[in-house]
Amino acid sequence: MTQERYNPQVIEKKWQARWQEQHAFACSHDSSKPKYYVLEMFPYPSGNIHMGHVRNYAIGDVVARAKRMQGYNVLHPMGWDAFGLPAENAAIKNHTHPAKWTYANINNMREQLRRLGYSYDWSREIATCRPEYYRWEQLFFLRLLEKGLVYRKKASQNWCPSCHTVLANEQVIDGLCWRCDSRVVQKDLTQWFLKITAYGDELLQDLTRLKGGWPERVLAMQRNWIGKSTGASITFGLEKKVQGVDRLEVFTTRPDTLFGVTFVTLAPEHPLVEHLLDGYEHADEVRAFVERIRNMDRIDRQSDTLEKEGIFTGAYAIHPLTGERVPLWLGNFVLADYGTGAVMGVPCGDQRDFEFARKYDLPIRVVVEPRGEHLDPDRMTEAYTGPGVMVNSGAFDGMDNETGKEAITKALEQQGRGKGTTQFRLRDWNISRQRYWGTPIPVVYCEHCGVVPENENNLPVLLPLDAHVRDDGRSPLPETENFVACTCPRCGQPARRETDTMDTFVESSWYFARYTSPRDDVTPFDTAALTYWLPVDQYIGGVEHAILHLLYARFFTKALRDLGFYPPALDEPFSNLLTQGMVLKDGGKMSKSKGNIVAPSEMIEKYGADTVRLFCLFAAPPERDFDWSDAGIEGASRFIGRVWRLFAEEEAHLLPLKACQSDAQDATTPQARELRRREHLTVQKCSEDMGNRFQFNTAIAAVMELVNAMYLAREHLRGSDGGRRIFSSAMASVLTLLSPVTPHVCEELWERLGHTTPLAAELMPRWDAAATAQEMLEVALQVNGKLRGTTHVPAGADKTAMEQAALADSAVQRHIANLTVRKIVVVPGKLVNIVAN
RNA sequence: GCCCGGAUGGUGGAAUUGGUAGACACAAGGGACUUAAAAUCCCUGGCUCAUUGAGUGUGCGGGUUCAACUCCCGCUCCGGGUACCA
Repeated sequence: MTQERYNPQVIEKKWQARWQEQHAFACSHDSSKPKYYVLEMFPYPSGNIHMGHVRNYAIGDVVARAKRMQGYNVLHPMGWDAFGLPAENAAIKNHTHPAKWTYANINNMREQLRRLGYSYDWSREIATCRPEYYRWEQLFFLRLLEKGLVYRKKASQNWCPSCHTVLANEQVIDGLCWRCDSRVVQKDLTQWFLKITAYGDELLQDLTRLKGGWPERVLAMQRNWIGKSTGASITFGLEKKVQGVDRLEVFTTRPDTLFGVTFVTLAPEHPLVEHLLDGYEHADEVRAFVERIRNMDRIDRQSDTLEKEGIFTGAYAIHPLTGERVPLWLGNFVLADYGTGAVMGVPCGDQRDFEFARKYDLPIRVVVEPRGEHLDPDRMTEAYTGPGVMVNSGAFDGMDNETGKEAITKALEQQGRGKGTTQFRLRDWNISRQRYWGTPIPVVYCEHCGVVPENENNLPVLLPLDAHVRDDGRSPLPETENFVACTCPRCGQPARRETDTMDTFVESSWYFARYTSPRDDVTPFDTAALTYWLPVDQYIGGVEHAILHLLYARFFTKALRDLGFYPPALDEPFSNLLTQGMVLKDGGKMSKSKGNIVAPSEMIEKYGADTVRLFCLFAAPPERDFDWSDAGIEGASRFIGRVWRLFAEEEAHLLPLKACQSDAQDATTPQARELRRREHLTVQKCSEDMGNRFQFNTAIAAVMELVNAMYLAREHLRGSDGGRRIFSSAMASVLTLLSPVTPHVCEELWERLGHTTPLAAELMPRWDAAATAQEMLEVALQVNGKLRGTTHVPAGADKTAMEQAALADSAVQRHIANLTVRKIVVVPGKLVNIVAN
């Protein structure tokens, strides 16, 4: 028995070359088959694929291959999220150009992905930094602008001093830049915004439609982030009219407590503040207060340890229902950019207001009491925020406070002093970036015409590749004269181009749609292709994008739908989302500083791509983190070797069967029947686990069991034609079931088995329920719920037969010897529980 | 604080609808092969006591049930999200 050792390097290169030559995984529109679009979040071309990518893409590849084998027409594309700041930083460091660096990285990483054997349709590859791609983004920008979904505004912005650019709210994590962890500061700038808030309600609403398809925690995170509150905006009058203004709006979620208002608090930044101070004797003190709070760091100001501080403005508001005078205060805890920047102070029903009132000796008036209790304002130690009955509220006394919310809102509406309204925590998306390596924003500034959108016919506005990267890290665009100098599309006079580029999250908000017609140079999307392929059936990526990318992409989808680029029925881009866990080392993140990075290339060199893929999928279920272990990958390697040896050692007896091709007549011995049963059971389990449940670890475990059984049965089965058929069929099943996970070695052995068509083109075998049936079933025997033994009964045994088998068992008899049997519970084919006392 | 997860052997993890807890793998121990080792193949294994066997066991405390890792109530710890958002 001569046999060559398993040599993954040779086998894998052979099959990768073949797949590449034959464009093996290219797909096209085919309405005769059900479509399946599986997509993994595309990588930033940082230079090298890391283990997180390997795992993410291994999961996606098994899904893609398994779905193909289930008869679907599968779209499985790959591309590059190629704009972004690291290219600029690398360019400075290595004295190169961001474009050169990026394209070199793409070439390198493409080879690394090929070396892993992923079944991508490479003919659809895209890179977002190519004008053929970003030209459409510029078109979207212009159309969004036309529709009023893009606007320009000056406001205080998150500024990362290290990246020299602004950041959107979603990109500031705990006060730090999401990319470089620098402390973010505030800066007043005029920026371009996408009106994501216009879709706040829909983004929230449609989360319910994603239930089941998306992980609950991602839905919860988005719900939190959108942060919708329902309440009322209420108009207080001003005692003294200032600058022609005689009213003040507040937002509250508790209109039922309106009668408990004993003061009103404004944000120090509130536009009315300066006017209110006019003529007030202590105005300078108040101004000093405002100045002090304004100068505070935003992070410090929002920390929960910040002490509540306020100051009286000397002015009064008029209560909308009682007409009472209510003092106007400023408070350091009132946010200028949420709601109206002003809140009504209700000490009895809001903990902050309670503390504020106690600190500054403001009156407390109880307006909601728990049913059956009486609250004494002087003795309260905290606000009462629970449900209850309304008191001290005029005509509303005695009302349930929930009913009161609506009743008071209605009363305010009738008097024109308020209305029911909602507020969102979500803010508009600042997409301006003071960076070079990004999509140019297609507008110009003209001395005569102002801000003018570029003419659509002039697109793309090309990012100049001859710009010189600056050593100080700032964008070179403003000083790249051949870019900045332009003519006004409206009046034809000389004008200046916008030098900010777009947030790179804009590119990733629509790339999945571009894959459906990636080379179309007439329209961004071919309608037929788009309608056929979208939405993405299965999206796979890291949970770190739960809010960022996934929220932006959902919003962009709705916006492009409303612009007519997407079909009207396409509301959500990703029907199902799988968030894979991280690959850890020694219980923590892999990082350069810890020096614990496991390089995929080294692992592939040592064990081969199949082993690396197998280990990534076997070590843990996909959504869980897993710790990379050297012993673990050894085990994966050993298993492939075990399959290889089993094949090689039995090769002389193997017949070129396909999976599940032996028939019942071949099974002339109990061992043969048992192996055939195992084979069919394994097919059943894998179809479920791999194709539907995405539990690859258990699917692989099932194949391991089959292989173990084959080792034990092989000698016996060698002896007969039937036995050889049973064994060969089982071998074919092993290769077929494993092929989505370890495609190279499976194709190789498949070919050696005598097949001339690739395994990847096979359909998953169907298991035969008859083959999985057993003649004798093992039955658990319990006495009072405790396992006392097992016995065997014929498959069709009825309850009486099972009862009798149980009572006949010696262990059972021993345990019921001195007891009276009260009841016997029988689960057919499973268990008998004898209740006795 | 609020919202989502999670907790099972020495380790990673199984248990799909309430029905034999610990599949599969790693690490460990034993055996076979070998001059020897590696590799490979086979076997053992939750814990405690014991001879067959018994007790006990899925973070903790209760409950429902003939039967609970699974369902219900009350906690603890860990992870993630979010937070003076009115």
